Amino acid sequence: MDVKNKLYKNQGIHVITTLFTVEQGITKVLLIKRKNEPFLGDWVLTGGALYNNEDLETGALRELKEKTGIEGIEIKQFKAFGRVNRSPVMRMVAIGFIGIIDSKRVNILRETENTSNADWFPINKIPPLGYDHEEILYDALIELRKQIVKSNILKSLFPDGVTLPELQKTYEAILNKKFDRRNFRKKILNLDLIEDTNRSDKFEGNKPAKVYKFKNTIEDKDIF
Amino acid sequence: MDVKNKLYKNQGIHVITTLFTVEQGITKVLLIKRKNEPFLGDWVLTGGALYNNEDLETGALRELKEKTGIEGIEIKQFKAFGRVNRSPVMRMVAIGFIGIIDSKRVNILRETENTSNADWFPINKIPPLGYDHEEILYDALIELRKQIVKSNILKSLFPDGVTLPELQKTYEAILNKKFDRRNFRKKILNLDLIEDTNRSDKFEGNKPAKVYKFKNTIEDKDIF
DNA sequence: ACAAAAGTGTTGACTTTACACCCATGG
DNA sequence: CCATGGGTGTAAAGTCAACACTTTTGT
Repeated sequence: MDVKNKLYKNQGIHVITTLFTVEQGITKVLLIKRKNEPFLGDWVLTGGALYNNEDLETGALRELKEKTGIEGIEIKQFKAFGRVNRSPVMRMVAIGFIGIIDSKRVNILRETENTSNADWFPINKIPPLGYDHEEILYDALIELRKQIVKSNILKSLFPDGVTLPELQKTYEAILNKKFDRRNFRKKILNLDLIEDTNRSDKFEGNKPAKVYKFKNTIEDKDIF
Repeated sequence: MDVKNKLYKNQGIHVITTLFTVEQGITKVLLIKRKNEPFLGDWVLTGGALYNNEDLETGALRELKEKTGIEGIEIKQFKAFGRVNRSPVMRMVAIGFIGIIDSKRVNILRETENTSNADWFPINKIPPLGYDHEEILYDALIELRKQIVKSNILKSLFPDGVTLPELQKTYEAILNKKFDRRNFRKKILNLDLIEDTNRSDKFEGNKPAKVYKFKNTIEDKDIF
């Protein structure tokens, strides 16, 4: 391999995280406003250049912390984005991650060295985004929808447990679909993603609801 | 973005394809033997450096053609591999693709500018591989298993159609599992991946079997 | 006692599994 | 006419969808 070969010189790697939350039945995404060129003044997903001394996930988490202050969360790699001209500066390939957290549990930095703003946007009110981030966001949402029925990705949204009515609202928000209460319970318990605790808690009515929590590990289902 | 910043200078992108075939009930993978450093003399998956003027998939297909002579096939991106030291030359992130073809329909080049050999290896008889290709191969096989029950990825293994007994043997080879003939038929037809043709063909016995073909597009199932 | 939401069970339709016999063709 | 594998049906178990009433608590 010839490091100076023009055919593949000056390449770089982006690590981009699409971070979701759900607030009162609305699915939202964290966006930041760029303070530098390229795409100065545009909203984008959090992310940036991968450093040489860090793994992909480490880099994505560092970028998230640097540009929003958020740390200590879990993310999952889902796809690479590599269109030739996706970055105007040089050839960049983006590795996409998704995550979901409770926005009330974090304090996001409104301004950092590289950002002039940061906020949660409902997924049906997304402003035009820089780079190819609209495409990344679209694919990230599809991936989130797949993950919530086969992984414990929602654990990070409900670290202290969740009641079934609350969880149903969350599924409805993410999948954009309503469920029958009785059938939802049967279905979700059958998926083996959550387990009972001894606690109860109030969600909306006066009657307390049982609290469940996401399991730490989910076993794979049989493929066929 | 400062193109000369040491933190993220000298990065590159690999595009790596794990190409499968199934021969007489045995799942195999195409490997090539390296003729250059690093990993001179080692077996690896096909792939190499992405060029600046090509998209990810284009690059993976070009590498495949250059190093094995195989062209005109379909591949699917599935995961990125980015451990810090996965390449000894410089920081490289690999974008992994999978594909599956009928090995009888292609003539693989035994030697090229960069390879001193190429061959199909049964997945339980894989030699030690260079780079992190053992990890990529492992993940690729898992992805293949997921894909065959929800996509038409096997279309490229059977471009002219396939009989159900033949298809059953293929599923059994890939999933490493036996099925009841009658139940296999019901299950596979329910998946809506294949459709009837008017033809029949002989597979193993004397009685001709109906020929099915994979649909060109598969519609997504409801998530929940 | 009333309001608000939590919790629960049944029926019919469909899907899945286990299992055994007849059919078409070549030799 | 026999050998080889291809093709099919059924019954029992389990899963899924639709649907309405009772329970707990706060006020």
